[in-house]
Amino acid sequence: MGFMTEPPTSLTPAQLGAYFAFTEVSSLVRHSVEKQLRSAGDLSYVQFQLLARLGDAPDGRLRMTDLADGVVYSRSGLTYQAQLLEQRGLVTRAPSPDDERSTVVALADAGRAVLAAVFPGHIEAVHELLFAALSDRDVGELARILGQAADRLRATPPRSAAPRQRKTP
Amino acid sequence: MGFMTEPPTSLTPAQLGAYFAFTEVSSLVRHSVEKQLRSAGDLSYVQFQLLARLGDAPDGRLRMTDLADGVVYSRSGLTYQAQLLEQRGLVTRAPSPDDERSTVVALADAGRAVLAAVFPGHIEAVHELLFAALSDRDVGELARILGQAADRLRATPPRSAAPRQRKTP
DNA sequence: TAGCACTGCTTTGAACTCGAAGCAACACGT
DNA sequence: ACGTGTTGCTTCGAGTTCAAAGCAGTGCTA
Repeated sequence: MGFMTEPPTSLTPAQLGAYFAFTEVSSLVRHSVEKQLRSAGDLSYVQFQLLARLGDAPDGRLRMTDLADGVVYSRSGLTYQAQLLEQRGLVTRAPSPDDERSTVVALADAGRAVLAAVFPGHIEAVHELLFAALSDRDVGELARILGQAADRLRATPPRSAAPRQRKTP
Repeated sequence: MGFMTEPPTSLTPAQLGAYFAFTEVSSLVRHSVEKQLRSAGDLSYVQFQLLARLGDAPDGRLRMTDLADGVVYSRSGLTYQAQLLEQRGLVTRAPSPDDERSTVVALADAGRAVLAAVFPGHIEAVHELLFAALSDRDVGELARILGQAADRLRATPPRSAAPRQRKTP
């Protein structure tokens, strides 16, 4: 490790290759998974992630904010999706008894059913798209390496960017 | 390797870990990069990718369809973005002399300038977000592994999914 | 060379996302 | 108690994406 750790203005060939492959895989997997979920249970990927989080949570209930983390980057987006899921009866919303401000989202039976119906196909699709080409050892390496990257990303607070510019009409 | 290669209905812990880390990293990187591009040159990630593709192309010109591959999954999305880029003068559109149907998009000088202005920051952001936590060896492994996955994804023709359901009003 | 399928792009309508602004409930300071 | 600031969510407006339908131009076949 050198002393000077200024970020370089170019990437090594290996880094470029990794970056391109990463964006390509990420885009293709996302797109394919989205189609699978849509046809299997009429869910968007975001909706599936929300249901899956609720399914993982103890009691199948979470506050809105906790539910949103990493899935949607705006509160309003979550509100919108929660409304959709509630209208379909997959989820219920109720004000928290502890804190009247916060809304607790709970996985309804119908939601659990949809999740159960969609899950195997989702797993199969991910396996097919991402892991079928990889050896067990490579999967382990991938998990380790991406885990490191994820740790750093979580640790790095997202520096606030300039607000999105409005188009001048 | 066994004979029976039916897709499993569950993932190994390593696969699960890799999948979670992958989606997390992919989502966070995308989001951060998007902000960086927006503030550096008022470009969306898609727009940046389109300009970058044109920059890579010989003569800086590509047919619409060739430009879209992997960036946008609908023709109409590309039409929309091409219009925006053309309005900003970053790109020109003209019917192809060979084939009157197809439109050739060419990188304008202003587009090249914006690309040059944005690129270093983009590289720096990607380095910071994705590679700062990884050793050179890990980057090489990542490139190799994701390259394998990408190859398979490219080889697998996207099986047509059921059309997106309309909501019943 | 006429018919007919196909290709390449655009138009259109609906769905989804975000940021800013707004509103109620909470958590303090005095 | 009573402002004042903060938190949690929703509403609102604008922008982006997709799929389906539409429209020329092209190529194939008889």
